[in-house]
Amino acid sequence: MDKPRVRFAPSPTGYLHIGGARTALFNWLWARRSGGTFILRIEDTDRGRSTKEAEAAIFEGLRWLGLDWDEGPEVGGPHGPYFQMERLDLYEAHAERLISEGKAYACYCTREELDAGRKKAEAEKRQFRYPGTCRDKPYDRSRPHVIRFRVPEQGATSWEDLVKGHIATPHDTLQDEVILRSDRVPLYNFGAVVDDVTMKVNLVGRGDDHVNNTARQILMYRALGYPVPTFAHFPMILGADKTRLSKRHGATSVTAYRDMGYLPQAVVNYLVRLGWSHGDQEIFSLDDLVKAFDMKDVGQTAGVFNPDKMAWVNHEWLKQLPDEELARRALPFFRAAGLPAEDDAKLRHVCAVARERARTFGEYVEQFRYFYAPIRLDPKAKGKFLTADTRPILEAIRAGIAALPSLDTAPLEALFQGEAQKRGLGLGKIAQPVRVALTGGTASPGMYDVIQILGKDETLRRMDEGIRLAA
RNA sequence: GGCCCCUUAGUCUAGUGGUUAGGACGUCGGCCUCUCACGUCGAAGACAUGGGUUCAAGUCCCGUAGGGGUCACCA
Repeated sequence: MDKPRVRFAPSPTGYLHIGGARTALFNWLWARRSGGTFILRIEDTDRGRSTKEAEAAIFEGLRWLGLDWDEGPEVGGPHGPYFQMERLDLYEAHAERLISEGKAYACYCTREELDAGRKKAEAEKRQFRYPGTCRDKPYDRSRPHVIRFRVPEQGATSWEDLVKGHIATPHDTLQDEVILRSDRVPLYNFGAVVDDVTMKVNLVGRGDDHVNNTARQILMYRALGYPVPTFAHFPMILGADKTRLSKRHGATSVTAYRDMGYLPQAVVNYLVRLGWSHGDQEIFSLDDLVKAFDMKDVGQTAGVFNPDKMAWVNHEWLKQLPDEELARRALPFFRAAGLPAEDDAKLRHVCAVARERARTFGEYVEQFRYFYAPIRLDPKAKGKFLTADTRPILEAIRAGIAALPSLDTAPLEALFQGEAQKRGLGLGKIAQPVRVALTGGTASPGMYDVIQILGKDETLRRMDEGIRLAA
């Protein structure tokens, strides 16, 4: 078989969303696994909704995920241009050829006439199909018109879908659809076919919301006399309520996840596992995937997007980062929250303790802001642990720390253990009040780490304040 | 509503006629422990449903129900 030539063909009408990213990923993997070509094409024929900002956002999202394209915008290629609005002549030429061969024709029906027909059909509770009014009218370019593709009345078109298997569409469910608008801009099905043919795409992988377009497109390939590519339709991604994933389900853009502190490899890892699996393995790098991915392992059932599992996957990836890289990547998130973090030993220590405790950089900032900002004292914690009873403990620990020549773990441990023994208490009775004084709450990393991160001066300041409150 | 597709635990999935139906997230519990988390051990939890075919069905066939998609001069 020829080397795969696949494409991702988004409309620049918004950010790169989770579903689009997975479609791009599956295609990219299919190309990379066998040295094929991954093409990016921008389907910007909907001028009302297409924007340059959206284009840029899509490029940014793909690059962030590590999905580089071999042909397309900004990189060029032998089959460009890669923007549909720059290929209008091509569509027109193909349409004219179909007209001259009697496979397409001009339709002069107005939108109003068509709408009236649709209304009537609805009132009579029957399906509306274009009645073929203009099928045999002569081609008159001087009249406003669209171009319609002639669909056979009988029979059916079928194909072997790489993920869904055999699918057949009866022709009587189709109609002579518009391929060129009155302004000569192509509609989706025609533009995609002409582009896929001229870009020599041999596998079309896309969301299964396009299943119903496939027979129409196959008919067009045949009418044009071109080879029909292989199709692969990926199951949809749904929200928790099992409807198509959309904004109301929460964040759906890949950059939103980037901004929440997800790693690109984690997003890739989670998305690929939504609809694809490889035995019991859960964690895959992009390199692993290039080796393991196969369209035949893509499932057929729509999957519910599960943010909890994605956070778990992210945590797995975060845990694997070397200390320096973890700190370097975490830094912008602390900064964005207005916290005065630096790429220094303190931040590395914060990240070292955060590593096992937080799943995203967003959670790092949320959980450990007290290392860089004044504590937010939890009233319940204060009521329980900053009391007249615990005040002597706080004072003793405060004095002990003040007297320590260094904040190494061993002397700190000796101090806490010594206080516990002296008072006949468990270590918890000593540590909890101190924890509340230093962090504002009852859950935190180990006390010795907290003290070391805060440093002696800040530790003593917070202890003093705790003692004052425990009065 | 017509057409197309789908149906293993709350969720993602393994499973290709013979398994105690496996793994993961989440949930619950034990251990570890200065709290939390990590780790670790364990538990609960699924073949939508009714008929066939077969010695044997989650696996094959048909029906039913449920879900999704799609029916534009959007993509």
